[in-house]
Amino acid sequence: PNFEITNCVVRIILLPKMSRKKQYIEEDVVEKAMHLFWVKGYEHTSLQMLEKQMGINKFSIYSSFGSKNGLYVESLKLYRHKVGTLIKEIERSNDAVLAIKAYFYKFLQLSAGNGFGKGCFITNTLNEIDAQGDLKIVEQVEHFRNDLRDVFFNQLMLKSGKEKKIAEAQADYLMISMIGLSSASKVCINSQLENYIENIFKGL
Amino acid sequence: PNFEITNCVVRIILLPKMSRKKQYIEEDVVEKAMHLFWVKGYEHTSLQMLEKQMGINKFSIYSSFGSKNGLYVESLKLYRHKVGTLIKEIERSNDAVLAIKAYFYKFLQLSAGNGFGKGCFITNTLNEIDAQGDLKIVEQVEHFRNDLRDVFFNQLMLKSGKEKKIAEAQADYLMISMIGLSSASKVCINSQLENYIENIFKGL
DNA sequence: CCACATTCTAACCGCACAGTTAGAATGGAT
DNA sequence: ATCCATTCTAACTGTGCGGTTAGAATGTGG
Repeated sequence: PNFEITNCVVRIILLPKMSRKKQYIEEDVVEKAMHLFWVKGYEHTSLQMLEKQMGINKFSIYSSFGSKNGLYVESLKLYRHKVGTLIKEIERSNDAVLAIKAYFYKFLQLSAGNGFGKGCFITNTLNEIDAQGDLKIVEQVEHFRNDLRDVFFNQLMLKSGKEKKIAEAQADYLMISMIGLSSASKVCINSQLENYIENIFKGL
Repeated sequence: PNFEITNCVVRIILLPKMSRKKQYIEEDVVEKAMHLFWVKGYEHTSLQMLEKQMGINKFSIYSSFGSKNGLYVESLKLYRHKVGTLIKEIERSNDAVLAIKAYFYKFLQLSAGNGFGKGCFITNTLNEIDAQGDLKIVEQVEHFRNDLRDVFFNQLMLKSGKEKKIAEAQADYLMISMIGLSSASKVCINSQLENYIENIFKGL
């Protein structure tokens, strides 16, 4: 005969039957992956490089992050988290323009590497992945850009008391300038970059 | 016995024994390749796509340009030549700042595509190829950047009569802003870009 | 000491890519 | 009409990639 099951609640309890210990900490290896992706970009970072840099092998990468894409998304999240700290500092200041300018300078330190800078990891992603790229990645990039512009906008409104229209335009302008600074930091020397920042803020 | 040949001049005259005609014009197919590289970048443009877009096959590409790299370099040269026309217009104007601003706006038209912009082909290259990339390619990018900054500098000196130090700093600033505009044009809407340009020139 | 869930190792797979090549097609020169 | 240098076609090669998997190593709970 036929069975009919209705309103059946199944409780599956995963018993932690611990066995072999994981020999790495996920946050730890993500950080290493992030630096590699940051410097070399997505395409130019092969799984071989990741294995070497992260100190674990393909299997572990895939069991922890599902795919190269998944690892990249985690790297982006970590980067956003790290930069979030810098952005928070803007909100603690009373002079919006000054605080944002300080943020631009702090970014230069973050980007600095051996020789030329690494740029902003998010902007690098923006430049490498086209708009119809992986959805999760595009999402992270959009989040970052919107967050940044919103912080600029709010601070320009609240702290500097600018008119809404003006604050919106300037926030947009500054957000795009940040993209410019990121790209430039990878090919320009420090004096050029500082000069660039100074000129950005001359009109505000 | 042994022969010894000294001071022997050999003249080899290549007789044009024409046979089958080439069924494409190289300048023509380079233009098509350029547009593909421009939109998709180097890595994301496969030889299959190039064959299709250019209307010729791998063999012809390789016999005309030697390699994918070679074709890319020719594409860069063609782009530089095309943009060179716009840059020349700056030199014909009497108001340096106004002319440069007009160049920024003209660039937006050049970049415009279906939906978001294609950016500047040179800047796209800059963002994709790292500094230790193919030498010929890096060379083309450097040439373009230097040419552009030099034109800005000369015009700011000659036409606007700015002091050398000032003109140098502003030329650098504008060149980097151009990089920013290029990156931004790929992800921002037109009103944002126009607002960006207006703000760039506010401080000058 | 044993059972066994979990992690790690290393070999493997299919695929797309840049680049190559043998041979057919072409068309000017004689 | 024939020759033959040149171009074109299409099938091929080798390589490195992302991703998979069988089986060995490991260590906790009993």
